[in-house]
Amino acid sequence: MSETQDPTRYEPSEAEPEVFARWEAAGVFDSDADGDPADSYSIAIPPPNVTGALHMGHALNGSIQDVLIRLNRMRGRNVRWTIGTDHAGIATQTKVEQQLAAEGTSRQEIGREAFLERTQAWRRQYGGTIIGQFRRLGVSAAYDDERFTMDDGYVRAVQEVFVALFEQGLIYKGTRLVNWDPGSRSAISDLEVEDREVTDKLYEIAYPLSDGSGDVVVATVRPETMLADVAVAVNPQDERFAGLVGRTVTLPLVGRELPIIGDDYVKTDFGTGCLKITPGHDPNDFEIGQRHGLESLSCIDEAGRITGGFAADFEGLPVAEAREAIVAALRAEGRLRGEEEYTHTVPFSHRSGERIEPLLSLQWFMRMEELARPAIDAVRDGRVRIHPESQKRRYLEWLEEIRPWTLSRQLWWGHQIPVWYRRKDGAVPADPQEVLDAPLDDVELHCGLEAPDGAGWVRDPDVLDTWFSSALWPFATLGWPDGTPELRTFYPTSVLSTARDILFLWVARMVMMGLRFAGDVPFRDVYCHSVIQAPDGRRMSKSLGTGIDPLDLIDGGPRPPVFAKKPGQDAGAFPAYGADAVRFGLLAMSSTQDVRFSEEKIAQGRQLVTKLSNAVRFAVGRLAEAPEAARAGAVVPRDGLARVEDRWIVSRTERIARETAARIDEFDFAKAALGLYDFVYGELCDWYLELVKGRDPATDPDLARVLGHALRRTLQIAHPVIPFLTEEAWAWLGADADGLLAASRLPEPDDAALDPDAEGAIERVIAVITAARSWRNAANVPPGPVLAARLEAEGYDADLREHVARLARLQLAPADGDAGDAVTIVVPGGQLVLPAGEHVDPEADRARIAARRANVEKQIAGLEGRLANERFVSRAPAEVVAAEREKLAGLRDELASL
RNA sequence: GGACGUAUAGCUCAGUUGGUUAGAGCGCUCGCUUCACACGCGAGAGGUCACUGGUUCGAGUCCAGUUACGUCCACCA
Repeated sequence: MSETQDPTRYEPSEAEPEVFARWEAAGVFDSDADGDPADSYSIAIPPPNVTGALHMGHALNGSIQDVLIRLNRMRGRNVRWTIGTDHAGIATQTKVEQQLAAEGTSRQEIGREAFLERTQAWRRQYGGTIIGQFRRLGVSAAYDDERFTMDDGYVRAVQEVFVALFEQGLIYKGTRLVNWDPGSRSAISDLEVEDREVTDKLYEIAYPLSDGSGDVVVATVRPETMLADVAVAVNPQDERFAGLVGRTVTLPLVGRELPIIGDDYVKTDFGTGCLKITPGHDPNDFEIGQRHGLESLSCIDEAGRITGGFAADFEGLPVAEAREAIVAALRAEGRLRGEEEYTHTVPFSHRSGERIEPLLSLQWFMRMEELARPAIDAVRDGRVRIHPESQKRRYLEWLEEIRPWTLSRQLWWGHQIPVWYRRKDGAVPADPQEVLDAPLDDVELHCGLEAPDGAGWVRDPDVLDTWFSSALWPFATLGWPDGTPELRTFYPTSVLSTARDILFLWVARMVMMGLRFAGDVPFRDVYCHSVIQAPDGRRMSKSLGTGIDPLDLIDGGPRPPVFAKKPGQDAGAFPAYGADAVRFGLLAMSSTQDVRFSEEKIAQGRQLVTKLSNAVRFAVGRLAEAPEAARAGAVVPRDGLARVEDRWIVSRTERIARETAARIDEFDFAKAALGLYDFVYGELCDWYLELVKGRDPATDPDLARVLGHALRRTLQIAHPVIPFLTEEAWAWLGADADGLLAASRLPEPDDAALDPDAEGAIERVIAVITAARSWRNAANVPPGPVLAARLEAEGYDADLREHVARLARLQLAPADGDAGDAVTIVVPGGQLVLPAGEHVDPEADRARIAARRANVEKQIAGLEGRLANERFVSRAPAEVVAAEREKLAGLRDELASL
């Protein structure tokens, strides 16, 4: 039971880092930048945030990509896997600001330049964490050529793209209602917003008609925005309010006259049927305002405080306090007509978690339709293939209804927008902010790679949405806009693997930018992998106590609370499963569906690793006894191996190699991993190694050749999934005379290795041995004693009989026609007969026979019934009917022998 | 409010274009100092395939509906 203290066991935690160092020292991960593009296979890793630590999603995606990369490297492709990190504007800036706050200062205090230096320093110190973690996982990427989305070259690529899009008229500045995140004090894009359910109060407020003839009652959950109301709207179809349109109301607390307008947007069956219109703080109202030519007022500023000077009592109050104060004031004036609990969805910032405040502001936007069209076509016509199909549909639907992208972010850490402003009147204010604050009409604007000549130019302080630079990742990392050898050789990349949550945020934008600027799609295949949930089905998250650190699985560490048997109980610690086991487990769990994390699958991976290492140890022992010539000799299956089990394992190995590669090519990683497990356990170890234990390597040259061949081939095909153990075992086998396994070349498929006859023969042997063992168990006969028996069946030559005798522990005598008292067991081709003896009691076997007979009779009855059915015989395909007839005949034979 | 997905053994999941005795791993039971491996070896038990109806000679598989759960998209105050 002990997890340690076994000197013979392979210990991944000790071996793996050493193996990784071997790969790096040998330059296995290097690629040839001048290779033929037709031979290249490349992947650009989704760059993790510099602030990040490896989480389950990274570990899964890293494993997936590494499987693809390693398989194709061993196929002889010129492989490049670009790795690096993303500068992650908001996340990184937040970290550094927290650090500054802890020191009692702030970014405003130290200024932009110092802040950026500080952030770069932070990145140098902490930014490499996740890359190191990828190495521990075994990720075989181009570490010598690591990229960062704010490298000098990358900055140039971003600026170049921005300037081009600006000049093409796709990037523009405008005042729009944006998703203002009070947490990061920046606008964010629609895609960074998440809806959450919230219970608010729905208030009904009476706005008096200006002529004193009554009230119009509006319903709102945001009474504080009434200060910026510009109209009241009703549905023109609504009879209750016929005649109101065109009249005016007086805005309570403020006194402004508001027109009553008619707009179909207003639902007659919701609220009061009257809607207050606040274009400055509500996206719907903004659109209605546009339709009716209404002006947009703002009563909330970027800090989330009341502004605008509409009502002095509330000026400067934070939104939440203002709401209460305004409700109180309305109540005092008798204008509050109702309030009720109301549950609805409200936008929150994905990053800061704060409630989005829709605000009018001057931002940079990008028109998307013109870029979206080619990106739609590329997927429609299959230049980019998205797996699975369901994600392709989502991709297309999103692009077809694409909306403008809010590009600017009010941050300092990021790609600063390459735009400069200067006052048209030539004035050069002492404070550059005055230039920025001036109305757009009063300034001239320069967009370019360099600051313009002349005095008075002030650069736009905003930076670009991080996803703008990420969208260039596949080609900017290869040196674009320069026509580098890397770009020629490795673009387009082969595959992009990602979780589907960034299909729009990132994948679609890469396709658009790649087509526009790099002249081709950025990748041929997009694989959307599953999201791994906590064992209880919730999201994996640190704060929920459901997150698992992959490193804790690899080298041992605490289990998160969600693993506790009872709430509050200590969940104990993970054993050090090793990177191979974690990779295997994650791949085995993976799917295109969301899946729950299962520690058992990781344990299964560990078992495979241990099993395979023991199998190799066994083989090494056998090989050591073999003559030198046999050990060195490569197997050539077609030269006719004498032993059927040799031909069988050579054939089976060839098949599993093909199947595994095909499954990986189809992105079916779970089947690939589990198929390897089944092969190693169910064929290689359970049968081949057992079958050859009766042979003497010293006098049997085929044994060493085939054993060595089978294990080397197995190590090769398993290598993409469990690279560490396979590499280590490759060395045990002495195979590293030819170099490292990771750099070895997979043989081409070889039909001469396939041997259906041998496969059939060993199948029969397995069936007989299994039947004999099963009988022993059922009859309570101990496994040790060798029993006398006769194998009265077709299709078993001397070799096969020898295998049966040894592994089923039988003394096989020739069939002698003796029909004396005996136990008979049905096997393929006939029966196994055990004459009555010390352990064999035919009398006691009667019950088993009777049960079997009943079962067979039942099946026969069923089949007879079916075959007697005229409609079945006439309508079912001939081969199905024939198969049923054959089965019936077989069962009748069996019944007769019982 | 729309769209999509998932319900199969105690648990996590497979199940090809419908073909009749529904599989795996883990867990469970029984047996085993079998000379690579107890993270082992051998043998078992365990499922009316969520529910209802339909198509078909035949349905876990196809169709319709119901229920439960999940994900994404969406501007009802």
